[in-house]
Amino acid sequence: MSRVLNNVGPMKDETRERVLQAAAELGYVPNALAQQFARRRSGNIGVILPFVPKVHLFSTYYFSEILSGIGETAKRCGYDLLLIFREPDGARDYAKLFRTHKIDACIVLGSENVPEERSALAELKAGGYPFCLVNQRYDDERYETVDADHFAGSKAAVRHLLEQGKLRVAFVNGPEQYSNSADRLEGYRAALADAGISCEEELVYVGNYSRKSGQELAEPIARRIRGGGIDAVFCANDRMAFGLMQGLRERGLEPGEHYALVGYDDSDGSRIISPRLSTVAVPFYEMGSLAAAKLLDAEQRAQAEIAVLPVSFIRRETS
Amino acid sequence: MSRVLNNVGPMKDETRERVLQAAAELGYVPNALAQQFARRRSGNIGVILPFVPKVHLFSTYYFSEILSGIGETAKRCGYDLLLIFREPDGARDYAKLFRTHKIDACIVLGSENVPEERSALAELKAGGYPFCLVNQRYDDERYETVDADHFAGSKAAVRHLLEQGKLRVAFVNGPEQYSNSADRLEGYRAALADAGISCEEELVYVGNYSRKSGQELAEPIARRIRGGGIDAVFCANDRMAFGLMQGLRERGLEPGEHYALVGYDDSDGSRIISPRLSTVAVPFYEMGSLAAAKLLDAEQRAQAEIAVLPVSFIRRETS
DNA sequence: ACTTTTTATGTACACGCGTACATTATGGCA
DNA sequence: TGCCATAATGTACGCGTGTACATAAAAAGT
Repeated sequence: MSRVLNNVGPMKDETRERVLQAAAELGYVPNALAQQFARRRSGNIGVILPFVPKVHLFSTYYFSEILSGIGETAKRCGYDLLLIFREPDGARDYAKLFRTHKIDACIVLGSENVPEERSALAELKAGGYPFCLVNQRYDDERYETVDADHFAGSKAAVRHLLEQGKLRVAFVNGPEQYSNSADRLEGYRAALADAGISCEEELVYVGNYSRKSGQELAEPIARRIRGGGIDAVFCANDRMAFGLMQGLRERGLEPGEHYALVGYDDSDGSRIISPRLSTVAVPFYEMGSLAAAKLLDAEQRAQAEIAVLPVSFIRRETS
Repeated sequence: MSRVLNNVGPMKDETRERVLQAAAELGYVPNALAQQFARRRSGNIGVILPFVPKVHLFSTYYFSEILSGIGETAKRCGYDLLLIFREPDGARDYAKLFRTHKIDACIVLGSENVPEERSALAELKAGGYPFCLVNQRYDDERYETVDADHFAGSKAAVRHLLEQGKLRVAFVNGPEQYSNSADRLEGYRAALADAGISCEEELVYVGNYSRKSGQELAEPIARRIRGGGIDAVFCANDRMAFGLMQGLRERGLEPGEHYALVGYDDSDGSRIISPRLSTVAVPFYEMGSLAAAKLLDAEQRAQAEIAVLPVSFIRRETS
């Protein structure tokens, strides 16, 4: 029985047929629990998500896309998805998931460079457990990672603004515990450097990727726009751009008119807002899909540790 | 060992301590696979999602919220979340998930009234497997369900429009295979009836809950607005409202000025768009949480089969 | 002190599959 | 026909828990 289903060892076609037919008649389905136990593999791939009850700290768009990508590949490889919400109180015993054999591999979303997280990941690596980070790098540790080229994306966005004659480009970045924040800052600086413009630190603002944090920066930025110190803003994600746009609008400043604006993520909102937001498209679906493939797909596993997928600037109406 | 951890049977405190300490020293962690096998329970609750690769047929907001709600309650009850993407080719053998013991209970999201789905759910019920629908009712079958009061929500939205003096209210509904579409249509009709206005069938349009479908209705609706046949539109979700708003804007018609507009879902977008969209807030998080509680929580299980949660109209700038 | 009840611990087996190994059929070849 | 190699099938055991039952220790009652 086990042999026919798993096609192990030689056997007569006729025997296989007979067994299969008998199984069908009896309505036999293998007990996944027993299989997992006997194989000592759960067949589950864990996806670790930030715990955000009723609060959209991260773009839901972001996670839906990545999850879909992971799900598609996992299904193709015969794995199921086990969703794991990170504990709110900072307990991040990812390794325990492996020690209890709940998962065979895991993908960490929304990883951030803080001590608890670093030690949790180090423990995974030390245990030899297969895992993959998405959209976060730790430069001092070589973890399996799928990232996007946020340096190039930011550089392209800022270069575009400069090409529009906007030479006073402000930058609203996200928190530094995310490597992609640092990447974007570098991209911003590189674009300025290429244009022979010195990067002024007072033009770099920091939010927390939430809409609210963008809105809260409207006051100081509005002042600078009016004073001629800023003629364009590049936001590290769309949500902050939305908040900023709203805050500036309340102060009588319109994007595309009084200032140029570029966001990041190509989220749903960037298309429905008006004027439509220029932004940078990130292949979240593909990133999720690749992360899963790296863990599950034998062919992919030989690839380089850190995959960096290309992004693309999308010009719309705010720039 | 098993007894101390599961606290079964009487035992001396000192013995418990000794065992626990020994376990700690040896770094023992129970093998979840063996536990599941021995208990013949997976400890997983399945969440069935529509398969939407790279296409946002449903609002991602909707699913993120529900998932978070389910996750919170599942964790509280000691269950894990197994994500199951519905097969694209119409194969919906939900019962197999139970027969293989992959899941102990399941929550069906995005269920739709089509034959394959009906038979899949009937099989679940026949097998006595615990499951819960969210946001979809089948009136001829009494399935465990968590729904929202879309009748009341729609009625409130339309009544609001009527109170604004908008007496020619068009309705852009979703596909009829969703019970909440029917609910909203009834709410729309009831509001009109209460105001003594007859419901004209040509004012009822049908989209598919996508932004595109809303946009595609802009042409006929624009004509009627110009002709005075429509002075307000109620859309069955925000996404269609966004599309419609965009389509009408391209035709020179502004919400809040040439026509009033109300959406549904209170999605993120409704707050970032301008003018900000009047809409109906649905407690998605609570719905997910309740659905999980109904399946997992012993106390909740005695509740009525169909829970209907309240919604609330939110007036913003488009009405 | 002895029995009876209660409490605590020891022990063995079942759960349902995968798989290594033993056994038996089959076919090729001299 | 006999012999060996190979293909096919039969068989038994292990995986690591939970748990029913047996046994031993402690407590309570006479």
